[in-house]
Amino acid sequence: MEYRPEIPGSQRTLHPDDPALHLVGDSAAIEEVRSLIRYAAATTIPVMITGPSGCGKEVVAKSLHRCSERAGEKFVGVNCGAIPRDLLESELFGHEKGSFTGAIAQRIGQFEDASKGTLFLDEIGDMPFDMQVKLLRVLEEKQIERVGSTGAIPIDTRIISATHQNLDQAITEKRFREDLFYRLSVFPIDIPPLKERRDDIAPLIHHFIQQIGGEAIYFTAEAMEILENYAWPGNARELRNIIERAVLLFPGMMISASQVSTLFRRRASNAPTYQADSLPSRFPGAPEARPFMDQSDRRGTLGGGFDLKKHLMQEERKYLLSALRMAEGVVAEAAHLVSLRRTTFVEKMRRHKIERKMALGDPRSGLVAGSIRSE
Amino acid sequence: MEYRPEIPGSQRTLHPDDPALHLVGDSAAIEEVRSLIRYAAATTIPVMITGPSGCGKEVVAKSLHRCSERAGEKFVGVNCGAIPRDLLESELFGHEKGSFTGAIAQRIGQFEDASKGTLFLDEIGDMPFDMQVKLLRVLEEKQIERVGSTGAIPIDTRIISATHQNLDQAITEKRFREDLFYRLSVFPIDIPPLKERRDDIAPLIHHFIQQIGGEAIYFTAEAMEILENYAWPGNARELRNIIERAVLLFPGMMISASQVSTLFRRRASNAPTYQADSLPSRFPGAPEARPFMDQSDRRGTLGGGFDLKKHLMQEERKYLLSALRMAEGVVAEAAHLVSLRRTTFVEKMRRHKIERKMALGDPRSGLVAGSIRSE
DNA sequence: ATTAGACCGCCAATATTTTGACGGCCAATT
DNA sequence: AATTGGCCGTCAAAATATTGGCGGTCTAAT
Repeated sequence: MEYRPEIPGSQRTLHPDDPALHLVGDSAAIEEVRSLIRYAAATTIPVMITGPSGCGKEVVAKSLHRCSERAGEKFVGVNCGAIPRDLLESELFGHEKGSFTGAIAQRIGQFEDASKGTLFLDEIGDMPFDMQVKLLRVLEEKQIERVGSTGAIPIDTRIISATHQNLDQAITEKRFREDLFYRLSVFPIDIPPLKERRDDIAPLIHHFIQQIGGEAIYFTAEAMEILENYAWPGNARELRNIIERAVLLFPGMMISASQVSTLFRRRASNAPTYQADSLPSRFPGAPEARPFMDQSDRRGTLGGGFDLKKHLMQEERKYLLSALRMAEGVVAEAAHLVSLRRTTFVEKMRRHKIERKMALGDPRSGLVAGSIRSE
Repeated sequence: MEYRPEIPGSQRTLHPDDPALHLVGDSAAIEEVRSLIRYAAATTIPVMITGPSGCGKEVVAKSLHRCSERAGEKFVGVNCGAIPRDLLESELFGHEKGSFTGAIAQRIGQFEDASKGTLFLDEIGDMPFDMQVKLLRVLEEKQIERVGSTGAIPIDTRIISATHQNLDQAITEKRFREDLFYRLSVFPIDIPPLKERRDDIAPLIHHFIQQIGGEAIYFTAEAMEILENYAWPGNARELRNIIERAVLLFPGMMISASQVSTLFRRRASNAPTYQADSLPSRFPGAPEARPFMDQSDRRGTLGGGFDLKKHLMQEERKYLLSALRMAEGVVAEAAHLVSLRRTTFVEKMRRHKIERKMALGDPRSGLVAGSIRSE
């Protein structure tokens, strides 16, 4: 059994250690994105990534970068929407010392910084109209001028841009230059919103749990169902937030459906969850009626939908049943298995309405775990 | 955001709906097997699958069949080791009516049955030596003769064989014909034992849980660790058995490390787990000493390693902490969240040595789950 | 500075759970 | 047929948990 054949031509060509594969998810959409990334990575044509907020456009951009020949070079990201309009030019192209108030020293722009590498222009749709012109010229001339400088510097930067806006519309509304659009969007990659690729949700959750670290968390089937069917208006970013929250709140725990819903609910910061009935505690009518209990103690099942006592009961029940099954119906042994005294076990059985026969599923069932005979 | 580009040449060539991909696992070994399957599936050369018992040789064979052009045709499996020696010939080649005692009617052999399709000869290493000769002739002549018949029937059957034996050794010991071996093993596929591809264990577990159906089960990280580090002498088959057992014993539950170990332990069918000390209950020395309690009640932590009470306490503790964190340290609200009265909650906190401040991890933490602003 | 509301901890009364001990049943042995 | 060993179910007493109330602290508004 030691001969491992060498089959010619069956080399590992299908799964090179391809960074595009590091994208999380198996949905058709993600597979498509992977294909597109592989394709685009072999070139240096400008790529535009579109998709709603938080769906991971930057992740895709980075993946593309790492798939490309420039993987060893820098990947520089600029959020065109986040940078104040008057700083953007200097941010992108740099400036010479003293070129404007506050320009204390010379500064290298991101274009230059990313030379030989990849420049990621995020939220390109938010770029001011006049900057669009300058950007276009840079792209066409393949060289930049620092602000306040006269000399041009040739650049060799791969451009990936991204936006969550509908640029078609922006163009119609004259907020975005059509010529720039065509320059940037030679190779478009669209990422559908998370809700259109439900298959990715489970893998993403798994990924985020790993990534966040700390004690792992688990979701029941129903909990997963909720997560998979939520609309995720904030896409992967929102999902990550929820998972972060879950890891924080329920470390090492199995998270149930009802708990998932509390993950979505924001704690009503001050005003407690009380129903609108707490006011007339000393109201004329029926003054002594209610026994005036501590207002903070309010009973009833009106909890966060979660009932600890009930949960513990269920948990106990499950274990009693399991133990009984393991012991094949022998109460004394079942009790022993869960470190209870027999009588206690019996009591609990009565309370839970568990009968011995409930454990005796199939007396046959030749489940002999350890004994493996030759095939 | 509606433009989904059509990129020429980026067609889905990488992931055809390839049945080889249905093999479970991502280990290098399984990937290798997948490659070999794809390669072999394009041909009709004889494939021999080797690997230890229970590692899924038949699964691989079926996958290969379904990858091949014969996917639409029959896949017939014969366990050469399981069929009594004198029936094997008739089983494989069929017989004519009355050709031997008991041959009441004519019977089509598996070779014929699998014509145009694939014949899977499992445990070929156990085939009687004289049958090996007959098999070899059939393979060379590409035609069979039913037992008791004179006419030959041409066949077009793809042969996949498998064995867990070391055929090299069998050949040395003259138990297996070398010429037949070379005939069958033109394209060998070896499947390493499960313990050498730990990476596959988790996917396999997942797969089996799905396949078995019923309420899902979950494993804690430590439980998974045990499962992943067990030696699995029975390979995938044993793993499946254990998972079946687990699904039966712990439906819908999170399975802990200690419970996993009980999965491996076989219930000592009759002789109960007791220590060897139950006999001298009325022994001369110290006759009244021990309070003579119900023998079946034996206390102490000597359970199956699992302590239900402790477990429930831990469970409670986890939820108390979670609730307190959710309520950002406000006990009354935390109590409310788990449907307990505040005072009860406080009591429990005291018992569990939980303090309010333990919940106040970081008062900052702008975890605003729902609010997703534009990127 | 006072007041009101939201919370907290502690306590005695009440409710539930766990324990130990018994007596009975059943099947295998003597 | 009687005995033994292994189990089962029930009961009263002891151990624990939960409840309702109260008095007090702290903060924010009056």
